[in-house]
Amino acid sequence: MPSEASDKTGDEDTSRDTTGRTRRDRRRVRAGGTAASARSPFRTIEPNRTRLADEVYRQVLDAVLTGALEPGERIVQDRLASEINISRTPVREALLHLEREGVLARVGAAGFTVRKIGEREVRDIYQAREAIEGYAARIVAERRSAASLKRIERTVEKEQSMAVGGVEEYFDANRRIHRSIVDETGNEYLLRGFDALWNRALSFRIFATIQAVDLGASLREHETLVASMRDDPPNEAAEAMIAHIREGLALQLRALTEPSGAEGTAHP
Amino acid sequence: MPSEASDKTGDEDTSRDTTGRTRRDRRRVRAGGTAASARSPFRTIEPNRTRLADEVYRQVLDAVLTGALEPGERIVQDRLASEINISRTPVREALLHLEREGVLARVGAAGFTVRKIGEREVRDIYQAREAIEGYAARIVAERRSAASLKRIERTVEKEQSMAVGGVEEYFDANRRIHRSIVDETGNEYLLRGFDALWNRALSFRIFATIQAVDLGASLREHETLVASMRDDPPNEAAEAMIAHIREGLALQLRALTEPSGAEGTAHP
DNA sequence: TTTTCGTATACTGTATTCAATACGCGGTCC
DNA sequence: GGACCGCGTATTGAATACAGTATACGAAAA
Repeated sequence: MPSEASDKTGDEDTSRDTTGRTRRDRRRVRAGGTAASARSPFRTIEPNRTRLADEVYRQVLDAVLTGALEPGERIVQDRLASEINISRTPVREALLHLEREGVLARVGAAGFTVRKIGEREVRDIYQAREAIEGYAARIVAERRSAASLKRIERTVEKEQSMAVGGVEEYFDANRRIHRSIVDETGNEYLLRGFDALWNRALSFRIFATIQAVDLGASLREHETLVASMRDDPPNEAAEAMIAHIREGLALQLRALTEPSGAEGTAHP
Repeated sequence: MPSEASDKTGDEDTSRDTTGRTRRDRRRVRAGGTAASARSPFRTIEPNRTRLADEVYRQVLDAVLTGALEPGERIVQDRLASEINISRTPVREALLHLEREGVLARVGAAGFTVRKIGEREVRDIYQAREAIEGYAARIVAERRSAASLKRIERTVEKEQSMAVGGVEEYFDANRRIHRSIVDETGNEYLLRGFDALWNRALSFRIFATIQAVDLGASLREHETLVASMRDDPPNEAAEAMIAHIREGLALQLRALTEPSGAEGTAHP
């Protein structure tokens, strides 16, 4: 059973969904009662209760992910607030949220900045990914649910076909594939950890630095992963996932230490 | 190298520390310059810049952990604010923070409540713990650093001697022992995940339900864990940790499903 | 007596205002 | 000409004020 939130960032959605569901349930009990279960000609109108702070959060995170905001760049609450024509309060809330997630850093009186990332942090993030995604692979392999494997397979296929574009598209596809595996565990906490890691990792847009990767080979590797989860003992599936992630790390580090492309760490 | 934050909750400290360090660095560059690196007879005075919101966060979390706030209990921003004699703004920020961490839940117009927890969530949390702490054990075992193992051993000893009190003391000791293992990986992200899980888990104070546990046996098991990390192959160390956590889960579930004691889920 | 409608109330979310603090810049003194 | 001091400015944190919405409660009608 995959989670309902299949968006790119996928974090804010879950919390919003929880709230919505709770409210809807209560209303149904109150208004519908026992009789009018499916007879009403009206559709329940979703309260358009979008918190401004969530919107800001999404916008800033997107900006960081796409690179519109580069690492080291300053973010001033007041300026941002007037730019999107709202008050500072929700802006402030969103920025604090992002700071807690490690995307931004508070720098004293100078406001916030997009956090830079070093080799040490890249290593740590990948290691944490090994822990979470490796165990996720093990869980899926233990269950050996045909439905789960089918869903993952479909995701791999779909993303495989869509990821013919640039490197960024490839990375989004990669993320969705890996996320689908964690998602199939049905464990909300693993998924939350996954999202936190990836949000943080991609905030330093490492796409551009990886040019030499053979996309086809990487995609075949995902198929191998799925096969391992289906056929091999759980331990081996976990190890396969870990090895797969380690290769990704090696790639990243190579791009990080020897900035071959013109766009390296990108903070001039 | 253990993290500097060895407090009970250990989460807020890191973020606060980050801010402090950044600011201190900048000041040193400005005031000290190149010459007065270690020559000054004065110590850098830590600006007592405690954000009110952090203080509230700590207080509320503590209240939840100790059980002063029971699951399901309502928390109203305005009331809490006037209770501790500050404005609603920092209170609000703290509550939102706690909501994002899964400790509280927003319930529409009725304010916040302490989130209840069900069997499903308990299982998920323990499973996520297996992922993180299992891999942490593996990492430590791979390194086989004498210093690391020594530090963990000392923690086990210390907590062992201090945990002669009630069940709550035992649980705090347990947490510190497990945290020290994750801490020894030196991986900030694993540690953050650990803290998030434990904050969430303990917010439903499960202490009271576990009465029949043999504290001595559990402590001996920790010693076994350390021995495994020192002597066994990394995989086995990880498996030992996972098995250890699973036993804890079984204990919890038994206490959860058959409320033997008078204090069961505790929301009358 | 029960159901339904209306209003009062109790919340939160957002805006606005106030206070404190750190940084930079220019003036001044040697 | 250079260093140091003081003040203005920029920026955040906290407080207060405002608006909107959902819940609860009571009154009226069937």
